[in-house]
Amino acid sequence: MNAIPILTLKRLPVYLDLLYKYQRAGMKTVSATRIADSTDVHMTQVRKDLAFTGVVGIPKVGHRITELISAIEQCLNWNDVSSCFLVGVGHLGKALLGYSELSRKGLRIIAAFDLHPETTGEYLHGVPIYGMEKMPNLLSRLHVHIGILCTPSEAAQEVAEQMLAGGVIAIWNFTPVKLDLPEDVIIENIDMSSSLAVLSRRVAERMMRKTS
Amino acid sequence: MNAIPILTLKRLPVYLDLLYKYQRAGMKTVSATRIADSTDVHMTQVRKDLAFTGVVGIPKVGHRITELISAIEQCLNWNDVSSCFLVGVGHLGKALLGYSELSRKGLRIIAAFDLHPETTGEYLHGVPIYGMEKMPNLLSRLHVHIGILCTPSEAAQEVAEQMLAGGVIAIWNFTPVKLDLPEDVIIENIDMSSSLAVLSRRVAERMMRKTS
DNA sequence: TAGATTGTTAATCGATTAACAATC
DNA sequence: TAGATTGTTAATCGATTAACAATC
Repeated sequence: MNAIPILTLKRLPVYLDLLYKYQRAGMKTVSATRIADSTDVHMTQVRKDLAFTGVVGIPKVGHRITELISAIEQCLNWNDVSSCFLVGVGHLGKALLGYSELSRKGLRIIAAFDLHPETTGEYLHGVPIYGMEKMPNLLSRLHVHIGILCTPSEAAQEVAEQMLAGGVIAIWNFTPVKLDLPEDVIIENIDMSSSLAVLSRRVAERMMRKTS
Repeated sequence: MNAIPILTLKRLPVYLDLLYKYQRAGMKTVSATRIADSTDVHMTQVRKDLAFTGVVGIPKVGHRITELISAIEQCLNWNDVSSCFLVGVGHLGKALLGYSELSRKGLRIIAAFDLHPETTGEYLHGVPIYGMEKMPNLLSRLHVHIGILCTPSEAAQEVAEQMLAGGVIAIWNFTPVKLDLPEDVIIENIDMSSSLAVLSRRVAERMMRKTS
């Protein structure tokens, strides 16, 4: 399992979505050029990215779509599904529980926890919701090591630490908090602020140019 | 208004959060070294990033925190608040409507639209929710040119086009759809799939290493 | 066969890190 | 003053793009 550049990893799901679309449209093969045209990624870049997945294409024809799809899925380990759990069943948490695509991306949420579950013992989108006090016990029993963090900011650090205590090795962090955890913990942040920063600046630049 | 590298822009909000924290703790000045230590960004990188904001520090002392904060806010145009609107009041949309930090980041949602508002004419977190049919009219009347897109995937492209027709210049896209729009439209995607790709791969690599 | 496409090697570009002089 | 810190210039690193040979 060789190292793949992070920026390549981030582009792979973009290609994947496109490939599913092509497949639905009945296409059998596709060229790197074609993928490049539809994704704003340079043709050569697409080739390099695909090379990382290990696929080999057919000169003059392109790549077999089914082959590409399974190569990318394998690369991302999206072909077999990992169990995970979610903490913080507010609006964002509920949105994620209802996000059915997740299972097509290798993640199945098998339990959710909340400090004050509206309906304890209930199910939401087929996922059981428990009170926080059940977490330590259940985590060790279920052997899940991926946690999704959707709590309010105030609780984020503490809950993250509880996750670790329960044996978690990776946290998908939807809070704006920079978690302070041992460096062997895998953390991926969904960072709205960074994205908004880029948006705001671009808008401001556009306005500037107009008025000047 | 000079160009700032995108990666610098994305780091600025991280520094900003930290600076607020220092300010609340009563500190007056801070060194780039200190910021670097708390953010996993290299010391020199922090210096360069701060230089882009135009602040000048004091040798042996560091940077005045209030000065840094307002320099960064100005850079991101987060000091004056832009109006925006939101389309798609599902769980994710509701989460954003309730995300009060937004106004501290230069964005105020002044209206929301949904195909089937549960409670039409109602307010959620102080924001009025309208039916989609009201959008064209209201957009031109309110002169908002930033739209937040939280619809289901199927509707994303069409709603985005309606946004443009209503005079929008920037779209903050929370759907996984790659919007196909004129290239002068400013688009920022919150891309969960890319983030999940990195997480999945890292977890898979970790597992590999353990079993081998 | 000729043209389109692949995959690789080399060149460019941009971002990060290192080195160091300037200074309160 | 000496030490800590700034800000800048040079060196490195990694990612993107260009060029081109190989091939169905």
